[in-house]
Amino acid sequence: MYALMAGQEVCLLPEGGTPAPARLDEAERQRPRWVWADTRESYPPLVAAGRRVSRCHDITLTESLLLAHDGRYGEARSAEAAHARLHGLPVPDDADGPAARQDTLFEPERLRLGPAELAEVLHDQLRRIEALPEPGRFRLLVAAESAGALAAAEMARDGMPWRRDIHDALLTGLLGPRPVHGMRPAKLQALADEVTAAFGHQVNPDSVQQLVKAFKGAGLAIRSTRSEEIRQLDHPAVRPLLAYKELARLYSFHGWVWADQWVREGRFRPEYVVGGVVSGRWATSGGGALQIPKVMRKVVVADDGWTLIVADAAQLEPRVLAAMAGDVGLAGAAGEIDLYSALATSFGGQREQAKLAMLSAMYGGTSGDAPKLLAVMRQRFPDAYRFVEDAAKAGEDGKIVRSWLGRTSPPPSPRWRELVAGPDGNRAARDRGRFTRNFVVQATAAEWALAMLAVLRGRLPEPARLVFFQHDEVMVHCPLDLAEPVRAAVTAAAAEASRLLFGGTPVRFPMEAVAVSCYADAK
DNA sequence: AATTACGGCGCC
DNA sequence: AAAGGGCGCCGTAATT
Repeated sequence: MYALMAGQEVCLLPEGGTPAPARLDEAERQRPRWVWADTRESYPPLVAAGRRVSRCHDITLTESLLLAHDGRYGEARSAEAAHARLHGLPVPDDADGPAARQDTLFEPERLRLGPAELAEVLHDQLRRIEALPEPGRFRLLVAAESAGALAAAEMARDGMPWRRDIHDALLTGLLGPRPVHGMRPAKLQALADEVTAAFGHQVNPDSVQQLVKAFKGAGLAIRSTRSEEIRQLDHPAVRPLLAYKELARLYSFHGWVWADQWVREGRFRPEYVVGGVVSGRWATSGGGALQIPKVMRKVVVADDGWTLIVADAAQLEPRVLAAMAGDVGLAGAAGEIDLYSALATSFGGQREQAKLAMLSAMYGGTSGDAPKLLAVMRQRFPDAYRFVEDAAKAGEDGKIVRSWLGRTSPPPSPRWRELVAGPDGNRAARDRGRFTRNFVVQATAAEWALAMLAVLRGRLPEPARLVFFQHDEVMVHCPLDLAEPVRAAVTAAAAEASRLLFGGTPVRFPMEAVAVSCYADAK
């Protein structure tokens, strides 16, 4: 049973029938799959009112996946656009595109689809999905993507526990007391002064130009001011400069100003963007939730009487590669908890060598020992090797590639085609090859994680809450006495995701969940 | 004054 | 000769 939400209107949509008006409560009792143009618009008000729904079909996210599968990149993906295309009408720009934001004052009110039109678009999408070569997989992708949108809205509401008092103490300890606006914190200023003293003249450590010039004046030519390069130098400014860089980033990215903006009522509430990365990983539109530095983890503390269940999938990407490629040898190693240790004997007994070989295969690495290790991989794990090589070759040839469930890479840009035809053509081709090589693995890993999240969300006992999701890691906040059931739910969700994507693969996807009161204790 | 591009670095 | 994928966000510098 589908239930439609078009603006304020709610309708029930029986299989093959037409939408009939209904009340929200009445519709929800049928446990329907909710259909709406955009979860980001329709769901937050429900969540704010204390409601949750179990599943949905997000028209916009689905349209985006379908267009991409068709090799159509950059076309408007809103429900209104999908409806317009269906009827050969002029297609409106996406409302959230940067171009559409200009002149909003004079733009006409955004066209909204009514229930009948929304149903039309839904049926069109379902029909297009059935026409795909792997409709079952794509249906799973659409369901997982839509469930992700629900989870993202809920997490934005629930938020990750964030102790401002601990945060403030951490910042004060590292930087000195919070400064008045426009000033550097005391310890940061002291380091900047040390840098200046070391050069014998005023140097702003935030300025790349000034640093390059200052080091040049000291007889040290540098190509960049990256920490790794600065670290190699023999100069009294090096120590305070490196310390400055580290603390300055903490201050500006996750300092007091950031907390004022993003932490309220003891919760950090980031804005996730589902499908924000072409590979299907989530992005964030503010708050930098996916870049929280590890030193900040001690600030994330469960409420009294509650606990944090933290879990991440171990070595997800090589396992996904093993499962996708159907590589028997690699799948054997991926049947172990530590995949890299299991591979070590194949790579001269060194775990690190095995890890580097796998990463090089998935990222297209070629430096250092990579060529040698890749040659070993080609021999020992030919199916996995060929799988990523084929993806790279497709990218170099300007073709699109797809994830396991059918998420599709963007086609090359016209600019890329120009470059490939030009003098640096090989370079451009190889760059894209690395992208498509990585895409097939990263996108499928994202699918596994999304499926796991969707299953876990459905299995959490009340009042446990998902509070964080980062590529291959989840965090649940729950009362202490639910720690075991939640841990079990995580394990079960990982197993179910593996089954949903890969059926009876011998590859294991270990996902161990630990109960901690503080995030910093999770690893 | 406001916007855009770049270097750098945090996370996976 | 060497060449690793994906992001977001800051401050500075360049551009309008």
